[in-house]
Amino acid sequence: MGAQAQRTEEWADVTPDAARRLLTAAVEAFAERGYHATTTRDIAGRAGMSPAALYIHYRTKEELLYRISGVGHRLALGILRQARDGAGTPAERLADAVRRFVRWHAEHHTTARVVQYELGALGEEHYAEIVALRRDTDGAVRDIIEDGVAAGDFDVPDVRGTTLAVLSLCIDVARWFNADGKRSPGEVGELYASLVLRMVGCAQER
Amino acid sequence: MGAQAQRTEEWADVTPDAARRLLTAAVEAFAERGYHATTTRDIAGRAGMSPAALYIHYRTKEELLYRISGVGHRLALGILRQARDGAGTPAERLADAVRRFVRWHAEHHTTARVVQYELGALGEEHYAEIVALRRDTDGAVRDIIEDGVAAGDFDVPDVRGTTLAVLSLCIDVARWFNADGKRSPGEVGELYASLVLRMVGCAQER
DNA sequence: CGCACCCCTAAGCGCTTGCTCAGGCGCCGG
DNA sequence: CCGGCGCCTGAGCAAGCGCTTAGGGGTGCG
Repeated sequence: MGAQAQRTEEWADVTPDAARRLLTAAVEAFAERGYHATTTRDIAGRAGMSPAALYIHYRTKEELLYRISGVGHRLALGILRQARDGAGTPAERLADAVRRFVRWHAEHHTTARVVQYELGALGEEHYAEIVALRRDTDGAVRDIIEDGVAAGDFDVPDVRGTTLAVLSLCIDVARWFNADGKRSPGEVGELYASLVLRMVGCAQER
Repeated sequence: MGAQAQRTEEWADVTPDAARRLLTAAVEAFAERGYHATTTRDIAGRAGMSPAALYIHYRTKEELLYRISGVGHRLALGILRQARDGAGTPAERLADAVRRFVRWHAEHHTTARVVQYELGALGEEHYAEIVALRRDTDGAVRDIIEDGVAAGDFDVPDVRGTTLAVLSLCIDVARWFNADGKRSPGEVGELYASLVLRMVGCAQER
């Protein structure tokens, strides 16, 4: 599946078509140059429209970022919650969470880069809303680790610190991952799952 | 030591005084808002000067970023090389490297944030120069891990991938670290050193 | 004392930015 | 065939951007 097909799938429920094209154009541009270095003319140009067309579908440039950030954060949170609430031992659920979370960050590294590294450009209220989602994200991972500690499967002296480190490790994949590189998203996910299991001192390490 | 004293110490060899004040003002502003969202008027204002004063000491706004990036990267590289070339077992040297690298990223998280997350705003030539420094940084960490594998102290199936993950983990400290938080830079360094030792499957894990 | 030098400012230039607005094209039901 | 409406464009506005220029004041050397 090419990047183009991936992107239209990812934002399939955004209508009308022009609004979606603008949104995916914004994701591309924000990921490449950063929010502040991207002009509304650039976004409109990538979507094949005039600059004014943007404002028929979105009130401001910041709203574009907010929409992208919201969808991305809810998606990421969904992945982690699904893994947390799944079946299996804590180790299996943690590995599953990391595998899928990392895989998403690698596969959709354009979107993920915007989601994870451009939230500082959000307006105050929007920022607060997104930060709340991020707290939930942290909570989901912490839940799994606490389960493992309670079951005696993990050896984690500092649960909060380790949770932070695990999430930080996974998120940063969006920064360095290169689609042209040697590693596939699946491979990175696998490697990271094993690394994280080691970080939590998992006894029966796979 | 306050943030102010820290900053003047960090850039002690920048002269004249006005040039240093502008540089530290730029570090603050870039770290807070990002390079592209920072105006030359803001930088000059923080340094207590008029906008024009900036151009007596630096040719462009980008040169400020380049200078900051260069100093920061050379400093970070120095920390890792010193640890690599030090005495002790590979495990001790790796722990030392992580401890000090992370501690620097936490203590100087303002500078580190600019160094690690704003390099995309550099001009083409300057960018290439900085990327070379980053390759060396990667090499220093890889050297230590390879030593540990060769000595049979580490169990690392994927050396390049693990090196990348270790560096990524440490670098990302600059993004989330908060000086007002509960954790001190030293504590984070200690925690991360132990996590990294686990990641490389170190046998006599402290 | 005079003058050259360094460091600085006030003013502003040319350009780009986010965003607006009046109007036009095409598809729709009647 | 017509009229309304959803979607889009060309032109452009006010504000802010990076950066330049002409000139002033303090300091130290001859």
